[in-house]
Amino acid sequence: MDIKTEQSTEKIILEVAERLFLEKGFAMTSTTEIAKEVGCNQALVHYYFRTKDNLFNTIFEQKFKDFFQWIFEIKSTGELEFLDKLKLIIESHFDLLMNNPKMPALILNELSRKPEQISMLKDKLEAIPVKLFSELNAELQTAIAQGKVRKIDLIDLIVSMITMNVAIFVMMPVVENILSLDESKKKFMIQHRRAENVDFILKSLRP
Amino acid sequence: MDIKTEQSTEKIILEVAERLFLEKGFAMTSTTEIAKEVGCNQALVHYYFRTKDNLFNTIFEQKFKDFFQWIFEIKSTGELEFLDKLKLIIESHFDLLMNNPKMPALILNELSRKPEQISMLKDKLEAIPVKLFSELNAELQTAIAQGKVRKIDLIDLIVSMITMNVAIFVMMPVVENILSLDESKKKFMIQHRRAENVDFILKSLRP
DNA sequence: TTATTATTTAATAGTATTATTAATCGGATG
DNA sequence: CATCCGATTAATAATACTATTAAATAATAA
Repeated sequence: MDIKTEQSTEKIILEVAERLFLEKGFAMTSTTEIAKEVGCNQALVHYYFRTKDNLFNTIFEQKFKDFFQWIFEIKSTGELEFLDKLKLIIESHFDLLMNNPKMPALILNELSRKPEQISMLKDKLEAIPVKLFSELNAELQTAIAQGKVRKIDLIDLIVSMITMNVAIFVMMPVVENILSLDESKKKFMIQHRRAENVDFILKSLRP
Repeated sequence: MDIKTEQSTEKIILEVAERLFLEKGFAMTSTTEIAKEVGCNQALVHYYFRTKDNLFNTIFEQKFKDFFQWIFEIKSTGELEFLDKLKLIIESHFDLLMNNPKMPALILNELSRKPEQISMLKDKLEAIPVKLFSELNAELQTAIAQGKVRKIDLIDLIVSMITMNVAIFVMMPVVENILSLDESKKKFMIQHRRAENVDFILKSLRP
């Protein structure tokens, strides 16, 4: 038996469903199609997850949280200068996206078309800013006072960063097609953007 | 008779369909629903447009083109300095998006899930860069040579601009919900972003 | 008015989808 | 071996959707 065949059918369904939902979105992915790709009966998908909604939520609730909680990972950057720390933050955010390149589009789609699901995130989200935001903000204000950074609100800075990092991945499927990029060119372009985003943001912060 | 009732049924169908497609996407909008909102028989939608695909394409082919051809509108900026011209370009691009706030999401969705439609755009697109791109690039290089702008590739600059402008509108439905923004707060935030994007980009270009 | 054409509707074929149910299969346990 | 139970399937109900057709109605021209 194949090593990969060793997984339970339930796990395979989860994996296939995740891939298809990411590729084609919720509405365009049918449980029939999921079953076909898994190689099992369609009823089995419902046997394990009862409803399609359930299956979707099972997969993505955790992912959504992880995605919005990425900011918690920013610890142990210790005694770095604000700008060096910011560079790490931008890069780690970009890397998170790079490891889940299709998540932003899915989140933006599903959340804007099913606003119910947003409430689930709100709770998890409110906890984040208070602590870390104020810490980071203190560091930013210090850097500004020291003349190392131009005057800017932290929220604007964060929005700009998220904006630039997210956008490249949301736009990539279209850019990829229009410019007929192959896999290596695509990778190169993404790496280039990673550096360019850091550069662009840091340059914009010069006093 | 009402002034607005004066329009032909065909036009009403087009308007309703456009609104629904923008709100809910292609897959989640049914011809039945369109007909219901128009207040006519569902068969009538097919009478005028034969297929749902046809209806969608009729509405959006032109819009897609307009969207990508926005760059053509940048004429008559005459003898402005490069940075002033760039400011106008950023703002006009932002305004185009502001007038069609739901288009970016639709374009990104439909194009990434139906790559066939992209070929239609490719042709229209290839004509654009050659002429305007080289002109703009010449101006950028001059500005760099004069020490007014840091060294940067025009393509990176354009990508950064499109990125920042598009992203805010793509992300707005989610942000709006998470932060519970009302209409006026939303408008304020968008206007703020308009200024912030210009500022951010221009600041990043300082030598 | 009558004939002709355009618009609109009712009915329905055909298909796909979600979800449920009952039956079967195969392995574990006694 | 018998049986018990989770895993799986076949069959199908229920629904929704696209598209077509034929009939009805309204508008127009002759």
